Amino acid sequence: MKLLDTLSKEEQEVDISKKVKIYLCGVTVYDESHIGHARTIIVFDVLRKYFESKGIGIEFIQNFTDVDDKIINRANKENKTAEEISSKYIENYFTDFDGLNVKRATNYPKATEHIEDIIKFIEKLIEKDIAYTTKNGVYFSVSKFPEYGKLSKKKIDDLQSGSRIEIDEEKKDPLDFAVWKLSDKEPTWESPWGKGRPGWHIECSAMSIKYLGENFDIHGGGRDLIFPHHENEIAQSESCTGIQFAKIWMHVGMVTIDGEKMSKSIGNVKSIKHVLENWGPNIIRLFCLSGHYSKPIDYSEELLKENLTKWRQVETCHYELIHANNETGEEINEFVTKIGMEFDTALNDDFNTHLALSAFFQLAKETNRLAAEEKLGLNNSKTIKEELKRMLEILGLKIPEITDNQKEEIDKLIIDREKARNGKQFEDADKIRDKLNEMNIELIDHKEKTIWMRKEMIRAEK
RNA sequence: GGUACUCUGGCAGAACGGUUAUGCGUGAGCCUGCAAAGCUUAUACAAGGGGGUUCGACUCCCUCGGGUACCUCCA
Repeated sequence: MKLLDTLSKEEQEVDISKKVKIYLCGVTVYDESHIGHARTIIVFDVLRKYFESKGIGIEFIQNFTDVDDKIINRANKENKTAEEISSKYIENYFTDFDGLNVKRATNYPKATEHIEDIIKFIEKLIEKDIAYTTKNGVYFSVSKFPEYGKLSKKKIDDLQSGSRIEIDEEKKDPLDFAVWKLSDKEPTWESPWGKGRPGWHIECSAMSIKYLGENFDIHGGGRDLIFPHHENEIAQSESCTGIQFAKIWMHVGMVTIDGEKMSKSIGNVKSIKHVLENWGPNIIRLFCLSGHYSKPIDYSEELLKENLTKWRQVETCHYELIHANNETGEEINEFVTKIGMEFDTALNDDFNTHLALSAFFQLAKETNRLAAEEKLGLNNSKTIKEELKRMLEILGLKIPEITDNQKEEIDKLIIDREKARNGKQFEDADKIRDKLNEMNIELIDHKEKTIWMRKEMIRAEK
């Protein structure tokens, strides 16, 4: 698989000869997660599921930033401790992302649980004379890392002249950033430089290296993290270890609303909770994967609705396959193989989920075509089912299960309806159909038989 | 101001130096007791403007312009 690397601006082959090691910058836990977080994390969820479907081992680390001014501010405002705030929103995070059918990462390291590692890291930087102490804390000296700016393609001079960073007389250079902030306000930890807390960027350097080694495969996050966060991570890590940090930098585009980035100040943030309640996980995942990961995607009800239409086709396909019982069907192996290859080829080429989805929908469409023409049989439906299942798993989509009891009840009602229809008691037949509809069961009348499908309940549809 | 990304049909959105996918939408039809779902089929003078390279450009180069993001925290 090739991925476009933000740093080299070239496509780089992912080394799959051994475990693929991925570090994703997660969220700062001071508030509810929103659809923008969802997109980034869903992209990486599909990436890891794709690797795993190929039998490739992965090590997937996603951090929680649980020390940060925003957390502290919120804690003060609500008269709580920072820890109470962060643990509340970590819990909230898992509710949201379990709901989105995101597989749990190998590990979710927290900054507060890695203070030791962070301190050791800073000590190394000081030893190497790359960081220095002031009365406010420990700072990374940007001038000691000549390649500073290589990820975000910024020139140090430009940054200095256009700097909007508040002036701190203690710093040697306005661009220098804190790796340790001295402070008395809780939460604080003891350090060789005094009581305080780590800066933001240092945790990701320390934790990614701890769990994945000094040189690992993929480092990801939202595009907005390129500068300064990832730039600073590179500076810290590479000046500390002396070797290349991440092999590939993969950045996911923003979710916008009416063309604008979501932000608290504009007040256009869509929380996952809210979107999930209205649209469910499948539609959101389809939406998040509908464009190339590196590009922005605009959130709108219309697009969600479009994905709902597509999802209904997949549901239909799924139930047609379940109910397929013709003796023989049309030969389909070649088509399924071709579609499967298109799906994989798309993902292998810079993770083009949009093209992969096209293949996926084509498979559903072809299945529905066969069903419409009564050409879906036991043999070909099995082939399609296997491929569909593979794709559904990679994409993290799930058709809701139905219990055997419910199935029995449905079958019984369908038989009753058939009797009524045969006797031309259409009013009775329609009553039964309405009753099934209320159970979210939709009937599909074929020439020879009537089958049922269970539609996922989508609130926004009503 | 600097840097990055971006500008494709009503909408969404790919690939590719030489036939401009695909999906949604829309029209018509099939199926149906009627529906629904699904299918079939039709539908788009589509590439921000202007130059250039080329036998040929949406795809490469130049230039002008629009948009967004980042330059402070941000997925």
